[in-house]
Order: sequence, then structure tokens, then C-alpha cells
Amino acid sequence: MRFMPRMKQDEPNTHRTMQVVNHIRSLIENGTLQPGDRLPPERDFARRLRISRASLRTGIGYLAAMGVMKVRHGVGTFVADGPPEFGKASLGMMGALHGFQTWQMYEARIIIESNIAALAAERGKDEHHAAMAEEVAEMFAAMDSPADFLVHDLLFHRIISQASGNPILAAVIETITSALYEKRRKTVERATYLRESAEMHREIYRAIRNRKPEEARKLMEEHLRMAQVAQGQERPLERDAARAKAAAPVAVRT
Amino acid sequence: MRFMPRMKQDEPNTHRTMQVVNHIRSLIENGTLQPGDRLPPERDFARRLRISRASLRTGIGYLAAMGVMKVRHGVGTFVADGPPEFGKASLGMMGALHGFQTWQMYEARIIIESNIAALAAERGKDEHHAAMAEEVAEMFAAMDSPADFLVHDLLFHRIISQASGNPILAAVIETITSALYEKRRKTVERATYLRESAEMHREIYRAIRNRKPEEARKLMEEHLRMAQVAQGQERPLERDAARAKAAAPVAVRT
DNA sequence: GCCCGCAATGAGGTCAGACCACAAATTTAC
DNA sequence: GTAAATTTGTGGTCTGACCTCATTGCGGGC
Repeated sequence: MRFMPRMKQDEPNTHRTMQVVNHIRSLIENGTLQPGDRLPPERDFARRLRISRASLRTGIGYLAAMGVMKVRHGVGTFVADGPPEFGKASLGMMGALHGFQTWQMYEARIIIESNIAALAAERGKDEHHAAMAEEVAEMFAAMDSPADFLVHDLLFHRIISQASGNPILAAVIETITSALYEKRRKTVERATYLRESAEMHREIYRAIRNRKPEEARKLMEEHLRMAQVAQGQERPLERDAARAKAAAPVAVRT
Repeated sequence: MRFMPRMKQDEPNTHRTMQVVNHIRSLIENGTLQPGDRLPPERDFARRLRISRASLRTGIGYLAAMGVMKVRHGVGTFVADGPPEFGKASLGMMGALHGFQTWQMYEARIIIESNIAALAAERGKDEHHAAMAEEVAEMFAAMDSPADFLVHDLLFHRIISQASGNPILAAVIETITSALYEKRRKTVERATYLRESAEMHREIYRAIRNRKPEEARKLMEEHLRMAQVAQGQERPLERDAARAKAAAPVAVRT
């Protein structure tokens, strides 16, 4: 992190929070701050921005909630690295608020990730293919360790997201996947279908490497649908669902 | 909002912010707080939770960043109503951080929303059909007022999202759309294609009402692709894109 | 009697400075 | 030389005063 310009002085009444957010945003946009970089200590930064530490912290908290910043007590505040995603807790929180169902997460995941696979088959580069092959191999090697298997499973899917060339779709999938992760880790212990799963991954990999978008899409969809069934998260029938939650009125507020 | 239980006292070292978030989350989950409800005044709430007002505010700020709460200076703090979406600023912020391109937003939108249209054709209810018809009519009526037209355009798409029965996909689209809104409002003034656009909407509506998922999907995709072209946001050719940003290394950190 | 304008009220927003808790580096003791 | 204790640097929390904004309601002027 190099030279850091001073914040604009005007607009005295605009919310301090947004001043901080916009300031940091501009630092990111002009390259002063990059993923993984560390912010100055709060006390210094606040003095430099000529605002109180409390206000600075509010702004940082805002960015942390969106997953843009990562705060580590006793260590420092960092710009997020790793794959882009919406705030970790946000899906869960919105789920509580709007009554998301698990089958809806799977449905969204199937729709988006099968298209990601197709895009990856069109755009994937050699590095991606190599990395995918690596993870498939690791999966076969970890057949007796469900926990390890899961790790490489996740990594495999993440590489496909990256190969798709669309970080927005990748971010959405990342968010959904991490919300699903907890439920998943429990059922993976029943390792009965690991071999089958590994082979499906291999087929997906081949379709992508051979640049067969439609095949990749179809295989991915099949794979995810199977994963969903393996965890008993199919969409309930209408008459069962009706009991669960009364239909919301068609009211689209502005 | 009825009786409000007291926060758990234990776990003294856990972050106050998360205490607040979890507490409010539980209030939402057990129905004490509902969309549109107002939180108690910060001073009272903080006293009841036995934490400082500053900490409470940190937690509220966190929720506000995720779009779960809405704070209005001088008025109060409310649980968000309206359609679910990720934090308004989050996409823009992530875009700055990870270099999202506009064509990627359109690509994501086309993929997701065409599938939403298909789902809506399968699951849409009479109320949705009626509301959609209404908005189509409004669009034809607003042919001479691009700004009004845009409003009904947005509403139309929002109803389809709701009719799809998958609030997660709806939230994603809502987030992308609002990020795209600014750019859109400018070009809509060149009203040359409004009639054409209205007719496409009508066709989409008909496909959904007649429960023709594949047709709805196809029409929606066509419609969005046209909107993208109308604003000159096609995906650049590879050789042009290469110059814009060097390919990131295939590094998938955990 | 009605309307406009100006307190009064109550809400969130900001500030300052002291102190607490955690993690890493450094020194000290053995 | 290693392990324990201490120091240092950073984020986390508290207190309580004061500021700004939006709404309410009371007057005075018409």
C-alpha cells in the first residue's frame, strides 16, 4: 500500500459512514488498496480522515458486513482476498427474514452452477483444466476421508466458477455454497456415494476440458440434483408446502 | 411487535456485534420482529440488552449493511420490507474490488432471469398473472414517458421474480438490477424502442400465463439480450478484453 | 376559523477519551 | 536453548455529552 491521499473535506452533513465507505472504495478503485492489504491502525486512520474513531469503525463495520473487509481482533483490518462473495451471514439472515427454504437454495444452485459449467467449457483455460484435474485426483485419493473429500469437492467447484469468467455468478454460488456447507458436512460422513461422486466430477471435468458446454451443463445439473437427493432436500409437494407457510400476497412495494 | 425477551447473559467474550445480530435474528425467527416493524429506540434497546449504545449501533450497522435493517435518521430503525436483496452497495463495492464488468452483470442477469421466467411459467398464480397484465398495460400507456415506462418495466420483472417461487434467485436479480439501474435510466430517454419493448413484455406475459416455460425462457432471454445491445454492453471480443485486464492466476485460496 | 411558522420532543449521528481483550514480538528466567 | 513472562500494538467496549434531523403541536397572524 503506497501513498494515501486525504479525504475530501466538503459535504459536512453527509453521513460519516458513507464518507468512509466511499473513501475506501476510491482507494480500492485507484489501486491504492488491493485484496489482502492491511488498513492503517484505526487511531491513525481516523486522525488522518479527521473523523472520530467511532465513526471510522462504523464504516469499517459496514464494509465488513458486505464481506469487503476482514477485521481480526488484535491484528488489524484487511481488504478481503479469496473468492468474491456476498456477506457470509447475509444469506442466512435473509433466509430468516424471508423464509428461505433449503430446496430453494439447491434450486438456485442447480440453475446457476449448471450454466457456470457451460461457460467454463467455453472459456476455461489450460491452467483451469490443470487445477481441476488436480482436484479430481485428490478426490479419488481421499475416498476414505470424507472430510478431505469435501474440501477438494468445494475446491473443484470453485475452480469451475473461476473458469466461467463471470465473477458475479461465482460470487452468488460462493454465497449459497457456504450457506449450505454446514448441512453438508454432516451428511458427507455417510460416505457411501463418494466413489460415484468422484466419477461424476471426473466426467464434468472431461466435458469442460473437451469444450462441450451442453454436456458440461447437463452433467453438472445431474450431479447437483443427485447431491440434493442424497441429503433429502427435494422440493416438497405443493400440498405439503402449503402447510409450511401461507403464500405471501402479491404486493411489490417500491 | 409484542413482548421482547431478554438477551442471553453468558458468553462474555463473544463479540458484542454478533450478540446483537444473533439476538435480532432470533427475534425475527420467532416472529417477534417482522418486515416493516420498528426497533425500540437505541437507548432503551441498549439498556434492555445490557450493552452500550455504541455496541448496539455496531450490530445494527452490520445488519443495515446486509440490507436487513433500514435506519432513518431522526425517525427510527426498521426491519426491511420490500423484496429481498443483498446489501445495495455490496455489488458495486465488490465490483470495485474484483473488477466486475458491465457485460458480466448482463450475462448473469440473462442466465438467471430466463430461468426465473421458466419457473414463473410453471408456478405463477392467478394474482401474479393479473399483476403482470396490469404492468404491461401501464407500459403501453406510458409510451410517451420513458421514466414512467421504466418504473413499470422494473415492476413487471419484479413480479415475475416473485412468481418464480424462489426468493433467492429473486434477491440476486434484485441486486443486479439495482446496480444496473443507474446506467439504464440514462439510455431509456432515447425512447425509440419502447413500443417494441412493451410488446416483448406482453409476449413474455402470455407465455407465463399460458404455462409455457420453455417459451417464456426463450422470450426473456431474447428480451434481455436486446436490452443489453440497446445499451452497448455486449461482451467484448477476447483480444479486446485481454488488453483491459490481465488474467488473474488460478489461485483458489481457502 | 384556518393556515403558516416556530419551538419542543424524540429519534438517530458524532465525538472524546479512557479502559479492556487479544495476538504477536520481545525479553527474561531457568 | 527453550519456555514463560512481559511489553507492544491493534481492535473492542464503555460512558456520557452534544449535534442533527424529522415530526408534533402550539401559537400567532390572517
